[in-house]
Amino acid sequence: MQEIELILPDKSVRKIPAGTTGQQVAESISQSLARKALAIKIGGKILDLSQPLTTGGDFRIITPSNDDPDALYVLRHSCAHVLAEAVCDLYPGTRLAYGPPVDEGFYYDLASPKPLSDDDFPAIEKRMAEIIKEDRPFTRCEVPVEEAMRRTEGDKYKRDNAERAVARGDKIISFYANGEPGKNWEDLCAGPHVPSTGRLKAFKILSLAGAYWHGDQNSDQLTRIYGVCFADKEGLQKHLTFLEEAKKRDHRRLGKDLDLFHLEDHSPGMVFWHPKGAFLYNALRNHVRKVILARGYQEVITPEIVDKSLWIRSGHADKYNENMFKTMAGDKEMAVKPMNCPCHIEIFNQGLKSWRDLPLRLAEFGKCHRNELAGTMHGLMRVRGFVQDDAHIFCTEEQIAPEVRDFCVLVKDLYADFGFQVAKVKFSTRPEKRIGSDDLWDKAEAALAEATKLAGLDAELNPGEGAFYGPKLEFVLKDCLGRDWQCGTIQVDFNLPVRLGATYVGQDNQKHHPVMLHRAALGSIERFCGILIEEYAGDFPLWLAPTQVRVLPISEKFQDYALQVLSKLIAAEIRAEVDNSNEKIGYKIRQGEQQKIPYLLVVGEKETLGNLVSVRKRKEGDQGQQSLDDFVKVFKLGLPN
RNA sequence: GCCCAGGUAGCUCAGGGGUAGAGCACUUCCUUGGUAAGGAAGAGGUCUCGGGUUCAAUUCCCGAUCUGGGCUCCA
Repeated sequence: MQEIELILPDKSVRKIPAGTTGQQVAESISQSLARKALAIKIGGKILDLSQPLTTGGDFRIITPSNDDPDALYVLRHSCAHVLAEAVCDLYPGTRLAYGPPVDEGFYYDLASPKPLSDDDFPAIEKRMAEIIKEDRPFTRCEVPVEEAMRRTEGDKYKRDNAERAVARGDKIISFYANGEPGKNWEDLCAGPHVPSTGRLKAFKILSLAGAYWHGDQNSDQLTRIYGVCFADKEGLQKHLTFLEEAKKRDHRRLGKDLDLFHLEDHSPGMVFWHPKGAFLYNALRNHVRKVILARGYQEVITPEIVDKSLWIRSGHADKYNENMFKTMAGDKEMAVKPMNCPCHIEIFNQGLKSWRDLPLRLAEFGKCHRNELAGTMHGLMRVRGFVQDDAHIFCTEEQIAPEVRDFCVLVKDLYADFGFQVAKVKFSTRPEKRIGSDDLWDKAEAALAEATKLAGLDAELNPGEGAFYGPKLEFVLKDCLGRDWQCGTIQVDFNLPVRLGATYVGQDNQKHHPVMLHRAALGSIERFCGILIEEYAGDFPLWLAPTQVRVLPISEKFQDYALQVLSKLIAAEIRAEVDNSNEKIGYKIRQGEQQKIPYLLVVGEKETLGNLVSVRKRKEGDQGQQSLDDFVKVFKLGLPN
């Protein structure tokens, strides 16, 4: 009999006859391991315990663990099947589409005859618990293509899934039954699964959403049920607690609590910044301004409302029309700019440019408006009116790579100033809806790829997601729930300079079109503020805190002294205020802490007599009494250089 | 734009076909205090908007709008 070699996690090698199942291997190691085992992983592929092993390789037995992504993967996938059976039981006529595990849990896309709502969750969870209690085996059943076609006859989604499997070249199609095939509920599915429903120890249905069949908005709208599943109750509870905690960091929550900004019905997707939020907003702008001016950028300011003819020439009227706000000036059609690039080209086009002028870096904190679809807005993260820390670098082809590299360094440095690391970099290539010839796109993509390499970045390929005028690099940051948001970006564009007639005189005394690099480091100030608020949970570093110091008089008798302290702090360029409410000191401390103010200075009789302040530093507590001058010195040490 | 759920006091939310509720916040008074909520009183609402059903609608129905979770789209 043919033998295969399993390399166990401790690197020891175990020889077994081909056809042995994972379950048998587990039993041969130890009974307790066999009882715990959920699945096995061989050669990087997860298999059911009951599947016969046919090839050797790195081998391990997957047991329940909240720290093992493979364990969670099989548990969640299996839990999705239990969910699907429960829904099919409760709402006969339900048709199923996909039910995969995802990073934080699982979902199932389905079409039920009755619209589902959150009110249905208890019933669904109850039915799931019953199925789990019955501890039915997940039974794999492999059938030839013809049989799979017969079984999925008339089932639009499953038939389509089966056909896709065949198109991929699958000769055998697998089904999984929650119990006995032909008797219990079953689903077309590649697996793998845990041995039985009873192995699911901790799950919860979280939410309901709509999703398009195959992500195509012209296709069927399905109902997506999201759930989570963990190895045990503690894991589930920890996750639910995490979600609760995330809510407290939510920038929309903190925007209200810390009085930073608000959004209102009159202007959906456009932000009303309150004084403290406006401070933060300007702090970001000022910091970026300082950094880019030191790196060879020049700042410009351009109009927000521009005649339609420019947008026709730039291609926006054709490719970006539905996203533009339109307005009239008399009988002239105008549009509110959705991007700054055409305006910057207009500046470039003033006067003759020589090759000696390149690279020319024009920067603008440019306010853009985009009429985004109603359902896409999200707090500060996705708005209709926003300011980009934008710039356009006009350069030669040879200058692309060094300019991209310099920009990548700038992004890295700038994010580090805010205490962030670049989470992810994506390389997005030509979209379907685009301008320019394929030759130019080939050139642009190759140039960006080379520059990415030069910058030493590990970029993930994101095909078809580029801008309509060029490929781009995207710098992605995460919000409190781990959702991705594109912040910085740089895009190589051979198209717009040609369309808008930008030229420079080369060393050969001929006119040439420059290459244009579109780039934004923070992306939009709005979105970056949102990320910043969540990252710090409103507990901003000293240099970004809208209020840095609050002075708390013990009683109204010491208000005059508090005001003296205030004016000295303001003179020292410290952002300070006085709490002169008629409350006890305990209450004022509480308020100051809740507003996350870095320093609270308590002043009462003792301080008044000694010309002192009692310092309380956020998160570190009481720092004792100090002279005001000493406090200012310590305070200044807390600011970045 | 699509699916589901919401919109009640400044905030967080309860309620329900017949004069609108709580806690916090706010104002005034008492209190003048020493490091995370002192006490009392008061004020505050066209129950998102528009239609419909009804003797009567904040409540039920329809539509609009905004918000939330997703999908699609994007900085």
